[in-house]
Amino acid sequence: MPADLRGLADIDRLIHEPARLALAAILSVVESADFLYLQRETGLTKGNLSSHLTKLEEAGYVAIEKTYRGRIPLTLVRLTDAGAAAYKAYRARFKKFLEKT
Amino acid sequence: MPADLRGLADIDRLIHEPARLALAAILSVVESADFLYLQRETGLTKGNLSSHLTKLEEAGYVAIEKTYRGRIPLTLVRLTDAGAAAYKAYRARFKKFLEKT
DNA sequence: ACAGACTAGTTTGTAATACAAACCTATCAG
DNA sequence: CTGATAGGTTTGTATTACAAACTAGTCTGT
Repeated sequence: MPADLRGLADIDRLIHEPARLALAAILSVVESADFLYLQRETGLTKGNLSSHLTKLEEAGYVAIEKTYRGRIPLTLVRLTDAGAAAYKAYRARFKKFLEKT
Repeated sequence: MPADLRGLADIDRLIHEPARLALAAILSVVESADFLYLQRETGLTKGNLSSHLTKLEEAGYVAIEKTYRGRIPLTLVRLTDAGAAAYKAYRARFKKFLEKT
């Protein structure tokens, strides 16, 4: 009966993970961000940030562009349309849960 | 700077897990519930419900009382004060995140 | 009374995580 | 040319969440 609870079961786990939720939240407002900026904002280690980004990329939620700033590598990340939609859906779902319970 | 994002990192994972979040939500409004009721409401299998409840019990978030209804066993679950507080804190934290972003 | 099905759970097995630590590869400073 | 630093990736490990198998007891039909 409580569809709001049942709905929790199939929530998007990729976004539900706190580290990636933080990433999505940042990326949803900045158009594009580089690796180190994301690291500073989230407090993640490079290793974990890398693997979370890879996971988001594999899901098609972010696009990763490897380029250079002068001669040093620069990794730019931006949310794809699919990623933005998933993030929005996640928020809506969770918001509903918080309201209804 | 975004304390709301940084705060996500140390959110209570025990409650964050969707299955257990659903359990907490139910238990926060019913005083006490039996095993099968919880299973129906959450849609979890018995096995998974059992292990999630054990985890919540080990954390001190729920109290589990094994009794009988007639001759057949009946497991009653209720939220402890600590569990209720943790659930409340989780909600507050998440609500803040949703508002701020 | 006893074979089989059902109730109410727990234990076990397994695949997917998330995090940390080690490891690259290149650039820059002394 | 030696060491430190930047910018990441790969590897290792311990924890998980779920599903499937198992247990223990009760009920039903014959």
